[in-house]
Amino acid sequence: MTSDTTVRTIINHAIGSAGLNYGDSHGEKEVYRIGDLASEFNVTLRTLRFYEDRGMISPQRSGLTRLYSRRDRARLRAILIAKGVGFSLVDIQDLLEIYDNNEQDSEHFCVVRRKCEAQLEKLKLQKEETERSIEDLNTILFSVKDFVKSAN
Amino acid sequence: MTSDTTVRTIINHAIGSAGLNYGDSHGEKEVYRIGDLASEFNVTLRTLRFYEDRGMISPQRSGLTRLYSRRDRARLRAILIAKGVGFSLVDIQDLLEIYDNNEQDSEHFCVVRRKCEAQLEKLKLQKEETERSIEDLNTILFSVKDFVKSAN
DNA sequence: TTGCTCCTCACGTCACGTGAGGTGGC
DNA sequence: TTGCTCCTCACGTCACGTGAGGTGGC
Repeated sequence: MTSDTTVRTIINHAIGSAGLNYGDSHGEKEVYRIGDLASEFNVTLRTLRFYEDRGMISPQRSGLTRLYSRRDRARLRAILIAKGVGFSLVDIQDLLEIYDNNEQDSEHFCVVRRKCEAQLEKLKLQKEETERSIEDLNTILFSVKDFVKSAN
Repeated sequence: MTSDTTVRTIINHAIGSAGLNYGDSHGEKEVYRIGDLASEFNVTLRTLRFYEDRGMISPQRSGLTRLYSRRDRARLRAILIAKGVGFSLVDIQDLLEIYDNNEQDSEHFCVVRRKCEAQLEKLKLQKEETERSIEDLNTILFSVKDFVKSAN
């Protein structure tokens, strides 16, 4: 079992369980142009070029035109899933590095696990903050409404 | 009833009802230095200078040193409350403009009301997105844990 | 020739953070 | 003289958005 399939297994498991819908109809195509991936994953061309600038995806070139492989596409999917749960691009680069260096030992899995747990805590805090903001804004809204009523 | 006390009434009502704790022990001081307000409201000096650059607060000067009045302080409080419920600084500037121009008619209150309602919808969406992210990340975390277990 | 898709700079956005280098009054 | 607090630039951050100006193949 190569490291590639290992990570792929986890990602697919995660995708399947979470019901994340990043087009999994793999089969036909072997090579994609930037516009293909952009429309498939609903991101802009600028985003894909930006990730390339940061060294997160490195498509081949035909002249100046970028050509993305299936692996590039899988990589993009992984990036977008991670982004979707709130990881920063720096975090994602760290995760990709573990992937790239074939560091699939339990020590590195713990790193991944801890990163996930830390991110989960962040999200929970964020949710609480949003809930408080909703309450506060509702209170303010009632004040405004009351005021308008009593003014009429 | 001046427009000033009108807005002040609403803000105080909102502050009181929401239990927002932006120090309301007004009384003693008449003039504040930048460091006073920064520590009282727990923001940086940079933040206060930034708001000034944007024309949101305009303290007087004694030489180069900024001197904030009670009204500046009340204004800062209002800004931070609005920021706390997620309004952008552009939105807040719009709200302050209504305040500054004494536009306290029901038409402008409707503008404020609509802005609040729109922001409330944003917050609710944001909460839902965060909840989804939490679910997704939990699923991924379980996958990672399962994998580590089955690898041992 | 016209469209479409691709390309490379490079500045703009948002709300400040973070120095660098300097001043004023106790 | 030393500390403390204040000051003004001005570049950096984050994840791209948004043109400007140009190319390549049907």
